[in-house]
Amino acid sequence: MTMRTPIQCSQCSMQSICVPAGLVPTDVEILDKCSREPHLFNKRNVVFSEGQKLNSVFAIKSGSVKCYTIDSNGKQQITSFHMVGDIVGLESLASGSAATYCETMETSMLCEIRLSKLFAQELPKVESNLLQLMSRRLANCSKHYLNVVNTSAEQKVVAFLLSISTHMHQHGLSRSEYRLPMTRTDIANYLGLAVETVSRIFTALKEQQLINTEQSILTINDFTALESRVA
Amino acid sequence: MTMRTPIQCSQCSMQSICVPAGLVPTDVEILDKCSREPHLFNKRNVVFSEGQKLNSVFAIKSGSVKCYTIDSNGKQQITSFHMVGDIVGLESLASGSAATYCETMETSMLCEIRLSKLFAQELPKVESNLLQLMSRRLANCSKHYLNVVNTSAEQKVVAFLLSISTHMHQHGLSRSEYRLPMTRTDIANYLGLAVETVSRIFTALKEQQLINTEQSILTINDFTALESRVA
DNA sequence: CGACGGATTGAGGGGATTCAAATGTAGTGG
DNA sequence: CCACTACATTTGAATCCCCTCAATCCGTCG
Repeated sequence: MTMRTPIQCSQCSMQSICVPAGLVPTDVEILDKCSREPHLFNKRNVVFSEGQKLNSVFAIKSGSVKCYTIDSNGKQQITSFHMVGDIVGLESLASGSAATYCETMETSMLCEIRLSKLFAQELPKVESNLLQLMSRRLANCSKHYLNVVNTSAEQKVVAFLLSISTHMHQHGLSRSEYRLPMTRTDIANYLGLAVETVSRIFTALKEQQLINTEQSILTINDFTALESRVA
Repeated sequence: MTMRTPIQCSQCSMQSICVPAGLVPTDVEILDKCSREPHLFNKRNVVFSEGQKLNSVFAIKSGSVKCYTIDSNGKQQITSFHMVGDIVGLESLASGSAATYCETMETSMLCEIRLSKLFAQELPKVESNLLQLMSRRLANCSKHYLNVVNTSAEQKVVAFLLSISTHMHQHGLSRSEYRLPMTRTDIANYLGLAVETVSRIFTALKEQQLINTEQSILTINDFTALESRVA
């Protein structure tokens, strides 16, 4: 974990979608005092562990993380992936302790926002921003649930690839070509499939010219065809 | 939909777990002005429809509801069940429009809390209560996700029954004997299984003396045995 | 009583998993 | 820099769990 020159909220590229959204400049200054400068995490670094005291959320400025729990048999179950522009840790706010592990999947820059300090400032706009973020996450959560329940393995994988594409597009990146930071094993775990099944589906989609993969770079060739598969 | 004598938040049995939790009496009075008196809904009544303008949440004082979406093929997919003590509609807060349909599964009494009016009052405690509620729901959401992904059909059903048991217990009701307000078809839909599979699992569990069903009344005979199945 | 929807049970087929092995890729240390 | 190792990915074959289809049973309500 390396230190970097502090970047303040007031100069941050995520300002419009993060906690400070809609705040007046003077309030952003207060927020600055409550957030730590962004930290650079190496690949496979643990950001926080399940059960640990946690009164912060983390904004992903670059890179990506996976959140997972470990069940009584020691098996890891991934509950969510988060990429650039996401806020991590919202589900831990109620209990004050982390509901999952959070681990970087690549070199990533995260910005910690200490909520306990923030709430003490009584900025109503901040709380309503958090409500917005959380409500949106709830909606996403059930959307993902719909993908996983009651659909074939192919539909799950296609819906997964399209949802990342949408996320990338919403953050100004290419929706037809992006890097998949997670392994096939992680994807399989997340979707409740066997690795082999995921791999077979990738090759099948490639044979049909719908997608292409080169290393971890994924290219989507035919959106309409893919979208028709998840309908 | 029938009217009843108004019950104010200040006299409500759900006070401690609902939006007014922790408010001072004078604030509860303000809240009272923002909520409508509880309404009695008949079985299979639609509380709200997907896409409709919605700036309220609903507290379930009695009865139960199911939330579902309808996909492009017209197929209903249940996203959540809610029973006594739950707050419904949190995921719609961000967009201002309902993310799902909400329908009663039995005669139910719901209390509408109009958030738009509430937020105008600037009661910081109310917003932080909502944050708590929503964060807890997020945690529940991923817990349910864990049940559905990567487990056998039996594990899904057992985990489902146990989660309802826990909910009942948390609300002062018996954890070993309760009424299942939803049909087997609904359970199957929710868990992503075929009705027949759910039915077969119920009979198998009965044959092993782990549970009993009489009409819609479910009795749990052996918690430890059931819990060992989901581990 | 008859009709209807919900629940149960049986038989058969198919999609996904498991097991097994080969290939490809990345990371390490000599 | 390359051999070596560990891990990720891919592919094949066999099995199994769950789904689909179909028929029957049960409880409720008109």
